[in-house]
This record gives sequence, C-alpha cells and structure tokens, in this order.
Amino acid sequence: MTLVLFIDMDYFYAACEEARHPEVKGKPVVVGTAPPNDKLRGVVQTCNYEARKLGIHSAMPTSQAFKLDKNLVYFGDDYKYYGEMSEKVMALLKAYGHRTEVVSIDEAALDLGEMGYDGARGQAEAIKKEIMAKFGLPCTIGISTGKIYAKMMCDESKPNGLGIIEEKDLKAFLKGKDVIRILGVGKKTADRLNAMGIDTIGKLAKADPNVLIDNFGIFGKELYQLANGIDTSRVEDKYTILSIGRERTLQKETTDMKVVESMIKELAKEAIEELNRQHLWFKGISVKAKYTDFTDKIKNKQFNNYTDSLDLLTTEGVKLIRPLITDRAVRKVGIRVSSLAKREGQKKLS
DNA sequence: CAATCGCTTCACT
DNA sequence: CTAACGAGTGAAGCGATTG
Repeated sequence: MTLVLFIDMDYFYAACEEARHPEVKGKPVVVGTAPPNDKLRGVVQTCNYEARKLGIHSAMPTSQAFKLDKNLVYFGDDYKYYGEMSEKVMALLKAYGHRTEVVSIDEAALDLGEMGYDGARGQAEAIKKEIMAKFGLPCTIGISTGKIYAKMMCDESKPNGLGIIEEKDLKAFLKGKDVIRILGVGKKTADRLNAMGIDTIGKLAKADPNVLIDNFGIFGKELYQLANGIDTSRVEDKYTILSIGRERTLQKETTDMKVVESMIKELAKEAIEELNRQHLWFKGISVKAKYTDFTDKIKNKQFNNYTDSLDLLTTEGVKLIRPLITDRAVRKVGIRVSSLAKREGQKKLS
C-alpha cells in the first residue's frame, strides 16, 4: 500500500512575514491585498492564529479586521517574497527523493511509496523539523492512502500538526464529515448536495451514483468513489501553469479609457515578468473589467503563434478592453495570458 | 462531430 | 439585525463556433 504525504504551510503569507519580522510574533498579524494608497479597501488574504482567535479570516474586508482589533499588525501582500520562500520549501521537499507534486504556493504532495505508517511518520517529523529550522515556518502534514484523504487529514490537524489516517480507519474517518470538506466542493456544490439530502460524506457514499453523475457529470462519479474509500488521484511530479494574470483595483472608479490604459500597461508588464520567470510563451490573452456593481466582463483573443512580446500584449490588451469601457464606471481591470508553452526546444514563429 | 474559442462560474487564500 | 463589507489568482465548465 503506497502512502501519500500532504503538506500545507500554516497561515503561509503571514508566517513568511513573521519569519522576516520576528518582533511581531505573538501579535495578531494580517496580510491583506493592498490597492495602492488605501489598505482599508482591500481584504484579508491570510492571518495568523492570534488574529483568527479574534474572528478575523480570509476574504474579510480589511476595514472590518481593523474594527476587531485596531492594533493588529498589517502587511500588504508581497507575492514575490512568498514565491521565493515557497520555492525554497519545495526544493527542500524534493530533496527527500519522492515523487513530489507542487499543488499550490503553500501545498505539496509526496508519494512515499511502500514505507509503511511508521516510516511515513518518521519522514514527516523530519520534514517538519527541517522546514522550521531552516526557514522558521510552521507546517502541517497529513498522511493517508490517497492524496485527497491525506489533504483532508492535513486540514484536520492544523496548525503545526501531523495526522495519519490508516486504511482501516478510513470509512469511519470519512463518515461524519461535511461534504464541503472534499477538495473541489465549495459552497455552491455543497448547497446542491444538501438540497439532495446529502450533507455528510457518509450519506454521499450511500447515494445513487447514477443520480450523482446526472447532476455533476464526471465529478459526480469521483465524488461517489471518494466517499467510498477510493481515491483515484495521483501524485503528479509536474506542475503545469495554465495561465498567468494580474488584476488591480483602481484608486478611483472611472470611465476614462486613459486611466484604464495605463493600468493595463502596468499589469501587462507584471504578467510578462512572471511569464519570463517561468520561461513560457503565450498564445492567448484575456482582459477583464469589473464595474462598480461588482459584475465583470471578460474579453479573450487567441493569436496564431506563440510570443513573449510585452508590446503585443499591451497593444492587444488595450484594444480588447476598449469595448468594455463605456459609461459604466469601472473599479478594477485585469489582464491574463493563457495557452502557454515551454520555451525550450520550441521555435517561436513570428 | 471533435477541437477550439469566448466567456462565465467557482474555489481558495 | 443578513446588508454591506468586497482583492487577487487561477482552473473548470459550457455553449457557440469552426474546420
């Protein structure tokens, strides 16, 4: 029986800030999205456990967080730094020699193979210790027979934990859990399941698989299998980026194409920087305008050839977004490149 | 009729 | 008090279009 180890960094962005500002440890720390010049207009990205105790959580408006504690420590997000820390952690994990999947900036899965539960525990303890010693970052690890179960166990063991769920205990482990705990099931899907009378994974396991498939397609089948102890997910050693985008709230809502244009230029530059860092080309672009009523509109375009040209992205981006800028006031704009390809070994046509 | 396109919806931090 | 607070990143889903 091969085992999967799932690791999730605890309150990652806030922990990164604590690592480089040790003096704030023990205080409530919030990392927020930071629209230029007005942090109160953003929302909380991540916060440490001291802040959570006060009721602060992800996606809460920063203004509201300050109402709960006017003395909290606030940092505007710094993706570049978090990305660097993430890369260091991932490199450390890969050095253990197992097939390793980078799931997100702060999560990874390792296929431990046939080392047994005791071996897996030893490995997990070593990893936790090394990450703390080298980077000062806490993390939580879950271990089970499949990636998704390992992740669920990980979620359950936070913070700074280590949880193992053995195969013989799997059914009992899953039975009472809310369906929303399943990876890929958010509020909307959970509501639909609830409406069908399914609120726990135990009930999901007993549901009619055909009804699930009718309602959710292929995902319905996966849900059914998962609820019954079959985790078909695999630990993949490659991590494919499908798109890279940047979006930002304007300082002030506007109908002025000039303002939108200069923001698009700025965002295009940032997106290309990331594209270059990842050594990719793009073939598709999309732009987005979000209006004051919080609805948004997106425009896409595909090119015939791959490119990495900032000029092209900027000019085409501006052209694409023009029809979205009308007399409706816009509060946020964004640009994204997609249909990506690795640079090496391929010839750029132009 | 399958692949691709253009756009919306959803999940998550 | 369930209205108003409301960022950013990215993938998945899906109907329309096209070769």
